Amino acid sequence: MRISELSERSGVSPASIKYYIREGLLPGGERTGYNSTEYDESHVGRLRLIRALIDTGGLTVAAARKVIGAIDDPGISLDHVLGIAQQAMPESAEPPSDIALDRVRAVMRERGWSTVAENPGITLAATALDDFAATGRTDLTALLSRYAAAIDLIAEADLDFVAARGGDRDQAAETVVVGIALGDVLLAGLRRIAQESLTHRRYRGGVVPSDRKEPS
Amino acid sequence: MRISELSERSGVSPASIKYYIREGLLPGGERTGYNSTEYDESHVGRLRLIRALIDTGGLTVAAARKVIGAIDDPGISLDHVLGIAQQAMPESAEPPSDIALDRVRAVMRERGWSTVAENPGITLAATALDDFAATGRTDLTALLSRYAAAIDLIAEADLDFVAARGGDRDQAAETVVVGIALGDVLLAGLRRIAQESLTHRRYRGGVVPSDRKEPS
DNA sequence: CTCCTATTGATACTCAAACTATCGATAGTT
DNA sequence: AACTATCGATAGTTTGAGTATCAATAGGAG
Repeated sequence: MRISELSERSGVSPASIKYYIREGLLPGGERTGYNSTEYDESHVGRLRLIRALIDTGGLTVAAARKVIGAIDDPGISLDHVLGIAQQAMPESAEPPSDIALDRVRAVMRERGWSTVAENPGITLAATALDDFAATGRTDLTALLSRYAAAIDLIAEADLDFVAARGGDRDQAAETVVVGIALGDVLLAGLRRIAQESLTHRRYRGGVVPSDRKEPS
Repeated sequence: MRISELSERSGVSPASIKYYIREGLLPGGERTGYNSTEYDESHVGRLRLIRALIDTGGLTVAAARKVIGAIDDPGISLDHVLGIAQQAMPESAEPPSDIALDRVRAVMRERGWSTVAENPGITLAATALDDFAATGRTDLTALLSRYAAAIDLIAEADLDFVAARGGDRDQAAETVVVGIALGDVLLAGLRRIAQESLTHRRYRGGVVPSDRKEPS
């Protein structure tokens, strides 16, 4: 198919398709002449992946290029794909404090988790703890433990999901990448729902009155 | 204190402080003359909150203004603050498909969750499901159920956390806001840790060999 | 065979977000 | 009296993510 058809099928403008090819997110089509190039189904699928990562997953184009590169490189093993995908997710600039790091390590011990030292989740979690602390909140220990317990269930579900889909390495790699990026979003969405629902259940008509003001 | 001291105490440049005041994220200090304005502790705390929301929570300046406005408006009840904070989080442009929405509603029924129709988590979760589907993954039902079960635990922990801190409305409102934004990040971090840890445990030396390629 | 439309890669332009720098006026400090 | 810091206003910068324009040209409609 030509670029105009690819554009229609994927919902991405021709100009953006060219841009993604320039940036190395999308492989170019097969040139069949000076002014004609053939694209196929794989390009449609890849474009959908790109948009999911960028639009919903919140990745930058540069980050998306990285993880897509990892999917495509057959020399990178599945758990390295996991690592690369994890590292590509939005990260913090400032390194976290040692206190926060210790707290994260404590909860890891509590749950029997062990990772390589540079797991980006560790700094990410520690940075969040620092920010909680900087805005005056303390006593996070209980919260952190309960979060970790719930996350254990989630990670088990994640692994089962990847395992269940089996398929070849490329498919599995894509599932890992999509699962990390979109899983975060899915979980955030469910958390909003549950928070509102449980709030209503707990405080129905009670502690929190005032239903006159509209939330904009 | 003057702006230079506020800058040092908070780690935010004077120019950025002025910018935040212009944008309505930070209340201006008390003017004490043509070229002197007094800032106090509350400005330091507010700046820390702003940086946490923007840098770690990933909010835009506009979104941060919204939630901070909700904290400051005493006419807005606590659970409306929750709603506003939820709505300020990064959202998707395209509305999700009805199929995805039905799936989300099904899991809500399963868990006994109920919310107002416009809960932003619903569209967020449904959008993520659509993207999963668009990139070829199906059979999400099992994953979704397990996620929801774990999220129930998390949301319970969230509410306990807010309740435990008690304090006045303003404090509680700030806790709600910080908790939503930073909680997502904290959970994402823990998930990365658990994913890596469980992957190693499951596939130790097995399914996934190849440790020659470095993840850059 | 000839005009028309689509396509190509390259380059340049646009747009928004989030700062950052400059400026003239001025006021307290030495 | 000179110096330095501050004020608000306005203008400029930087980065990310596309869009738009362009000359060359090839394949199809008539």
